[in-house]
This record gives sequence, structure tokens and C-alpha cells, in this order.
Amino acid sequence: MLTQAPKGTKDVLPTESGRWQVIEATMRDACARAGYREVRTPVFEHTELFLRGVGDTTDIVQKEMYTFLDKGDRSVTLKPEGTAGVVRMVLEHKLYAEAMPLKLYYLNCPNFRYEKPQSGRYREFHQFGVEAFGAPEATVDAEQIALAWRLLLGLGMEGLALHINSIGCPACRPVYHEKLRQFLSARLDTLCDTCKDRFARNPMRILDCKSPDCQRQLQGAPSILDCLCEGCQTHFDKLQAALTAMDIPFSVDPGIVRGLDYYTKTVFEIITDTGSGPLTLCGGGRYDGLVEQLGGPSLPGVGFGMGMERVLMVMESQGILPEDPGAVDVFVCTLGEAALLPGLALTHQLRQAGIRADADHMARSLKAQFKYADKCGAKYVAVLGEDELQAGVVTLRNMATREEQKIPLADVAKAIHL
RNA sequence: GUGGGUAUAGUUCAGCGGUUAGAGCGUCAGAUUGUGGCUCUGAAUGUCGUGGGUUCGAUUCCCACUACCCACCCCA
Repeated sequence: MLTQAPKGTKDVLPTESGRWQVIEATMRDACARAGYREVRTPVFEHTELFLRGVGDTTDIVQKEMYTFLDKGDRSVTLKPEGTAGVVRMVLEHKLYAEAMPLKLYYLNCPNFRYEKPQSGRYREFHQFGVEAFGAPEATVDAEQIALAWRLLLGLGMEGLALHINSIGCPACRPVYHEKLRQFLSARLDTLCDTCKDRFARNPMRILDCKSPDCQRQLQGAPSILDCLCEGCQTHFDKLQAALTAMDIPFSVDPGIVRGLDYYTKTVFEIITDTGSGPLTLCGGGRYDGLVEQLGGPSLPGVGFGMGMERVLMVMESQGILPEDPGAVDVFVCTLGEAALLPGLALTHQLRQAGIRADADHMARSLKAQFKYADKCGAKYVAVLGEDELQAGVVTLRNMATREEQKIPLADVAKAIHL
């Protein structure tokens, strides 16, 4: 073999694409019912968009971006997340001048991060995401959380947990940062190197550290929730009331911080346990300052991203993947040269009638054609041999019941009941 | 970027310092010359990951490289 798929990428095989289509359809439907409309943005953007949008202190920007110079010496980057591109699109086309809120979603959108791949982590992965602009109220946050939650439940998932938090706004977060620094300053020496760095740049990220040592030092640390300003506190209270009103179970987890710099107020994650540890299926939050930061008007926003591969992975582990629908519903078996073209014509006629149909293209024995029909998932087999040709009929066999009947060539489509 | 494991048929995996490298599943065919799933019989398919070393001899032992899997970091 000349080469193989690049590290961290994955082919979707013909037996697997049906699963993708099912969850894609479920996502489209959930969005359509909530008034979200689809958008598609480019796979690559100018690098500066992510430097300013995602935040140049984040790991994503610092070490995970696929950045390169194009032939015109422009620095471009394969998008590492979905929100920045959508915000750019909203600004470029002045969509903020239209009716608010502006509710958008993107589906099966490829994202790229240069990381070491492992279970549930790819270098090219796909996200479903929604964004809503212009609405400052917590009901939008809650609506999106509900959309994600019901969607995953609707796919049949169990064992999901919704964690929410508020990380404040530019008014109250610095107050918390200062409190946290004061708390940690005495123990700075015992923190891991990464966290020493975080101490200066973004101390809240230390809460995210998985190191047992750092976690031990954090015992008794002040909580952001005790430092929220009045506006953020009200927003967070309303969010919880809205979730409760929609009967969405949640837990407040002050440890959720998120790795993207643009979040304000609401952050949330939907996680599940895979047996080898928790896995985040969906993560998002509010980003009231992002649009302005990218040179637009002051426009609040909220959104989430959901990992397509992770959704499929969890469905597989829970045994709830949709069945492969097979290739066709009707297979036309032909016997002998004389039946070949009439068989082709019949297949064509069935296809015109909207029926998934195929015929033998390998001049195989009837037995082999039946085996192939079975493997294709055919519900019916239409046999066209010498006898049938003379009578102008086919022998139509229901593969499940084994019943056979002679059907005039012109009436085959009507006799198919799927 | 750090650490651990693995690499043999399409696939899942056995195996051994020594003739011709095996099995299950899958594929194809026959048993049934016009009928699938089950059963039985048979057949095809391998640079034993790549390169080097040790050796009379290496798929087997050693080293390097590469790829894949897993964990850390981080995240969808």
C-alpha cells in the first residue's frame, strides 16, 4: 500500500455512513424545531481570527493548530473549533443588522487539532454546534442546553450528566482571580509547572488541573460562585430556574472552567462515563464579549459544540447504534443472457418508483445472487428467468416470509411493501 | 510534547532460532444443473510492519525507524 490515512483521521465506511446520517438527521430536526438555521463556513480561516477569537494563551492556539502559509504568504489555519468562524461570518455579512436573536447551527463540521490521538480524540474530528447572537437572557442558554440534552436522550443514551457553572464577567472575574491568587500564593511552590504558569495568566484554569497534588492544594479554595456580581448571579439563577422549568436535571460544578478564553457567565458540559473515565460529549457557554473582541458591535452570544465521533462512540458502547439499513430493498435476479436487459429495465423502473433496487452485474448463479441479495439487506428478490420472461412476469419472493407470487412486469413496484 | 503496549491472511488472533507459517470469522465455489439465512465439503489470499545486527540459518533474539492502541497533558 502506498500510504494510509493520516494519523488521527478516520474513514467512514459504507456500513457506517448510515449511522452518521441518522444522527445528522436527528440533529437537523432538533435545530429546526427550535428555530435554528444551518450555516456553513470555510474549513480554513485567517490565523488571526483564532488568535484573537479563541485566545492566544489557550493550548488550542499555542500548540494544536494546523497553521501554514499559502502560496500568497498568507497565514491560514484549519479551524480548531466552530464558533470563531461563525462569528466572523456574522460580522462579514452584517447579520447582526437582522432580526434578533440570530439562531444558527452547523453540522458535521470538520475541526482540526494537532494532538496525539487516542480513544475519542482525533486530529480531524467533526462537530455539531449551535450559536445564538443578540440575546442576553438566560433563557437562551437554557434552551440550548435543553436542545443538546434532549437530543442525546432522543438518541437513546443513558448515564448522561449535565454540569453547569458560571465563570463571571469582566466585572467580577478579576475579583475572583485576585482571591484565588491570594489563596494559592502561599502554596505556589507545590503546584505543577503548568499551574505555576496559569497562576499568572489565568489562575482559574488551575481548577481544571488533573494533578492530584494541585487538586489537594485546591481544597478550601474560594469558589467563583461566591464572587459573582449581581448581574452574573441573577443570570445564573435564571438559568437554573429555566432548566428546572424544562425538567432538565443538572448539577452545579464550580470546577468547570473550559479551555477557551471567550466564555463569560454560563459554561456547561454534558459528560458520560465510558468505563475508562469521563468523556465530554458536549461543551459550551456564553461569550458576551467575543463579537466585540473580533471588531464587531457589542453583541452577546451563546453556543455549544458536540463531538460527532464521541456521540457515535458512546452509542456504540451502549449498544444503541442504528442498524445498517443495507444497500437495497429489492434485488432483481436474472437467469441467462435473455433476461439480462429485461432485468436491467425492471431495476430501472423500480428505481424510478423510488425503490432502492439493484440487479446482478456479475453473471452469477441464482444461488450466488440470492446470497448477495441477502447481504445487501434486500427485503424482496425478483426472479426473472426463462419461464417468467415467456409469461411476462417475475417471481417476487418476500425474503422474510419466503412467500412467492407471480407479478406482471409492470406491476412489480406496486407489489413491494416496505 | 512525556510514558507504556502492540505490529503474522480481508479481519480477529495463534505460533516457532531449522523443511512447505496456522485457526476462527469473512470471501468464493460445491453439496442443491431455478432460490438466501443454518449445516457440511473444498478453494484462494501472506514482502510474518520497514531497515540493520547477532547467527550456519531470523517471522522468532537484539537495535533503530515507522505505524497503530492506551495513559498523561488538553479537549469535542
